[in-house]
Amino acid sequence: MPRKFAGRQKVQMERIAKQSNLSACFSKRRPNVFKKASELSILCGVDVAVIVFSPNKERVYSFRAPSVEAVLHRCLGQNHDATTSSTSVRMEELHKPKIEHLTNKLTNLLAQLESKKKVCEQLKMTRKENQEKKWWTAPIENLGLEELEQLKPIMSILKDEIDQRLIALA
Amino acid sequence: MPRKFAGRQKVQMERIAKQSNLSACFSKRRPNVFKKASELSILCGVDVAVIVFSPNKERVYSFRAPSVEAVLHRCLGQNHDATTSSTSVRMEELHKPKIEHLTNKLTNLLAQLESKKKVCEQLKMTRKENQEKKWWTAPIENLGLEELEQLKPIMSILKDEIDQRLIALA
DNA sequence: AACTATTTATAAGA
DNA sequence: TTCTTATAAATAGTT
Repeated sequence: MPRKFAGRQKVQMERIAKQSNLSACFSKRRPNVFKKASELSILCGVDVAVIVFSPNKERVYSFRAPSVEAVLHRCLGQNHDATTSSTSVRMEELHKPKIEHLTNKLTNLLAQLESKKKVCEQLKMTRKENQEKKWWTAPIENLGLEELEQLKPIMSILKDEIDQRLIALA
Repeated sequence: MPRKFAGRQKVQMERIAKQSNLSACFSKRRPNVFKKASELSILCGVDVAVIVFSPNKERVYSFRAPSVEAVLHRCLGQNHDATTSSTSVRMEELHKPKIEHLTNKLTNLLAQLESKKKVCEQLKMTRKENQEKKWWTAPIENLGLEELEQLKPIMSILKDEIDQRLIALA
């Protein structure tokens, strides 16, 4: 009997033209990028972070391995290790305030981001209520808000990194 | 004649015990994680960032697609598009100072990081010169410095993200 | 969402 | 490390 179809075809590395095919490809491939990153992290015991924006930029998918929880647990579990010397404590004391300062700065950035998001949302509402709809302005208004949303997971990952350094030194 | 060997074997998802095997696995797999991320970016036209720490944490590999250069070029090339309306300009003016503020904050963080790095290096030198060598303190001293190094590419990626938003609104 | 022929990735071995 | 090869895994096109 004849084969039903040709199976997987080699594909040119260029942006997929057809929107439906593009969406399908993204849905199939994105989890595999995370999976590959996860495998690398587990097999080789390394830290990995992946950030992927959706095609329409409405969403951001982010992945961290090992998870913050795993790192925390690892650090707490190792608290009884007496490998830390008194001389090293001096180094810790030296590091701590500065790293805490960095963490605070980042927290402030996140707070400002939240604040800006609210301002944008308010503006968007007001415009919608008070003026004639102009469809071509909407995307630009959304842009600012969405972009801020997109930055959040990246900042979170960065903040987690710094938090982990604090834990490691504690 | 009998086959020479069995070929690829299924492997348990757990940390590889043998150091040489782990290194080999990392060397083979890391580029493929980047490749998969790159393919996703090209095929689906999405932004992707990947950060991978080396097993010994001495290095950080980071990957961005599309590159900052590509985004810049794209933005400059589209400058002649008249899709931006006067109403949208008002939104831009509104966004710009705040995003610039965020960018400045990040620049300051990077500067502080550089400064802290220098302080650490100086301390490390002084200690080496003035006191008896204690091999077990060395890793702890290095830790602070290396961790700061590791944060740099992550901060760069974050800063690039914000820079791109500035360009997009310009 | 499920299927399947093929391509791609890769664990072992050399 | 680099190359080889058998097999596992991913996936493009179809249903």
